[in-house]
Amino acid sequence: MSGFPDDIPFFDEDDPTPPPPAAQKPSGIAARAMAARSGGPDTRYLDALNPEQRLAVETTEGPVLVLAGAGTGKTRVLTTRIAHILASGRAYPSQILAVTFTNKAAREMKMRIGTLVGEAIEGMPWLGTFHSIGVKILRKHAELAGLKSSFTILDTDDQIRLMKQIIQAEGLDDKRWPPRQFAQMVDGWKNKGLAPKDIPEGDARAFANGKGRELYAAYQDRLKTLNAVDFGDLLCHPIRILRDHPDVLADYHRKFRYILVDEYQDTNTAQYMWLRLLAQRPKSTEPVNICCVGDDDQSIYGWRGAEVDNILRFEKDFPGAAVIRLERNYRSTAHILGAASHLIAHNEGRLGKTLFTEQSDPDDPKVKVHAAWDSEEEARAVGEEIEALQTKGHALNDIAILVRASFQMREFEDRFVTLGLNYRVIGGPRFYERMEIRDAMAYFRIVAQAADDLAFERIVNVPKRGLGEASVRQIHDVSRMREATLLQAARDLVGTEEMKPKPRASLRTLVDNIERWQGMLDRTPHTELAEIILEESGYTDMWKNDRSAEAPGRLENLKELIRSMEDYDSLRGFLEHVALVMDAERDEELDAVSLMTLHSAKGLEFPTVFLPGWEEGLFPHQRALDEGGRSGLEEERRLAYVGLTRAKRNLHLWFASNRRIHGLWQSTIPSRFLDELPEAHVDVAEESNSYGGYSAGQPGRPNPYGKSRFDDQPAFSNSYATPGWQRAQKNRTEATTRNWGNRSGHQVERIGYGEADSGYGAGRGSVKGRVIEGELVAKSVSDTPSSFKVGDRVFHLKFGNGNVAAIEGNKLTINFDKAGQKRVLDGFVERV
DNA sequence: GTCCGCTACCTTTTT
DNA sequence: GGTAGCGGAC
Repeated sequence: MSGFPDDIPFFDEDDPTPPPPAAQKPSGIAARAMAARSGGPDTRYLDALNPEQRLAVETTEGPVLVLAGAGTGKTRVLTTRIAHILASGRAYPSQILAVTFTNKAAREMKMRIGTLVGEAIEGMPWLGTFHSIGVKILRKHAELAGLKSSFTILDTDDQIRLMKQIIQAEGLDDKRWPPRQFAQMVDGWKNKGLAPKDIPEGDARAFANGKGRELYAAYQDRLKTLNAVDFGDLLCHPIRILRDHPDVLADYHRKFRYILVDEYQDTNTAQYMWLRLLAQRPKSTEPVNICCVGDDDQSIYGWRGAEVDNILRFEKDFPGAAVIRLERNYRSTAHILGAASHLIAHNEGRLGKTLFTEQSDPDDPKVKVHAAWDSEEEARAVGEEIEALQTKGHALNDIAILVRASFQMREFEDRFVTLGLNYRVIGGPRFYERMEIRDAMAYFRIVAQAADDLAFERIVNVPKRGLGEASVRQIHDVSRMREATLLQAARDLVGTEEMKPKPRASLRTLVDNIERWQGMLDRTPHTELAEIILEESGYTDMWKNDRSAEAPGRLENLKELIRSMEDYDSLRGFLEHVALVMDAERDEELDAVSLMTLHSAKGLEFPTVFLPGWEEGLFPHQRALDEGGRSGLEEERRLAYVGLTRAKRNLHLWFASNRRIHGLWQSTIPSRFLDELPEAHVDVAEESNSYGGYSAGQPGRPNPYGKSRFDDQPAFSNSYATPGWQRAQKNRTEATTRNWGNRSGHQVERIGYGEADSGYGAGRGSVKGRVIEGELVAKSVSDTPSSFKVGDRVFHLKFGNGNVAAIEGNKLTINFDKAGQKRVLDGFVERV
């Protein structure tokens, strides 16, 4: 989403002089750092390290793999290593390539290196995300990829809209072949570095009756004409450039003396290829100074193309590599580490690390496992516990709730709202993804880069100005005929009689406006221009006249957008920033509980952590099991490991016996991961309102640990047919029975809560109203028509006799004689 | 051209 | 049960 002038200098911040031999005196930061130590070398920064960390920092030459367990000081090692390379005069800042995955990580590294070296570093031009460095390379060599250096970066939304156009242009039905799905396929290919001609036949055939390859090629063509790239291209184009142009590659080889990679376990194939190209010097015996830092146990992004194998294979890829393990943990208590280590040990195919701590205190609390009747009670109990902590003076900022899936957040939010407890959701819809922001940005884009057709399309009728589908089609036709941009086509069209007077007039106003704004681009301060655009286009008015609840917030966001533009010195600079840096900072002032998914919690830590929803089907997620088999399960287990290791001191795991899944209440069984925790470090909470123990047959006690009850499944190819699943089903029945046995006792308590709690129990009846309308079964929803007929007399284990009133797939609506009307799965009733 | 109601979805997410 | 996105009605 950004335009860039062709003449922008890319390497101006780089040192133009040839690289110094290590002994020679460097300039810039390194020189300052060296100058600072008048006597012997000032290596005080090394004193803060433990022996392993120090080894990782001082092994500067040759390939190094640092296996850094959770909380072992990974970032410290990375930043100190860079500081060390600089301070010892081994390289200029511009000769170090340091890649991260997120902007946040890059920012943090920059800051910490700055602190170590004693000055803010302006001079680390090659520290950034894979994507931002990709942009940099691509802008410099755009013509080698058939682009102009002013290319635009499309985000996912633009990408999907473009795909839609292409699918329709091919005469295909976009219902049958959803653009979103195709975008995902293309993403997958790009993650593997595959061009249209490289994709496997099977893949090509899988979409649109074998048209997958053509569509992909058409999409790439279209991008080229638009002078645009998507996120995947930011990796793929540089790879192709480096591979096809040895002279260019050689330049970068000369340039980068040290390469550092953060979170190496998350790299995908394309990123791996990119790194290999830059790191390997085929015709030289010169050692490759590449240092990858990562933790195979925290690889949780396989589903988006990350290859754990990259880290597992490192020693083969880089012969003679030093492998350094960081296992000394500074974050968590021995109980938490014990639990996490024991859990992760159930995974195969890991490099193997065991975290330990030297700070052990007999007072440390064990990991607590809690049972709740259902997800509402889970939220309520966690809320109470947090209130209790707050009363004791615990800061809410020190507390986090980490969920497997974002729908779980709702109940906690609801609960916190009623309690008046401050909370913040991390990782929700991002600022720059909001509609109003994207609209405004589209206006800025079309002004900054007139060829940005996608931007033009987005705003042509926002606010509504009577330019609907018909008008847009006309513009498109002209644009195709004349091979002109949409804006040019629109300009031409208003000069003819082709449009009806009304749309023509409003299109003329729009085009006039855009051209006027373009004329102002270089003469008007960009924040001022931005305000003018939003004002004159009628965009601000649109929201001012909107009476919906969100409108004021949207206006506020627009103001915030303008405010944030002040940090950049031009509209173009701002657009470039936004294309890549899609995050907004959080409000640090507020004392609030953090609520987020396990995925977004990676890298964070909190004194107190709640992990709700440890149930089969949710965590591990059924879909991970179905689609990922054994490796899917292992990734879920790593996710559990990530969750556990976020906690510093207090760790609470929860599971509920009943949860609403796709609208139906289902009975659930505790997660197998609970069985995989070591008894020695875990306490099962015996709350007054607890609903029985979590382990089949041993209420209140964990299973003897070691082998999980699911462990000896050969494979999960069809998880429902495996002995493990059968057993799970059996256990499930036992658990359910037990829960039902307990039920009435809890119901009383529940009703007490229920009265105070708005609408609690309403619609689900009173005492008998805690309806379990199904159970965690494989086919909770199925297209297979039920064998029942309307009017059939049936029997249900819990609800008794009734008549089938309606059938929807395998879901039956039954009028029970005593329990009233319920919807249940057909597997739970039998004909009588 | 716009609005509303129905249907199909429903894991995780960065750039 | 909640929502997004599409198609039909005005």
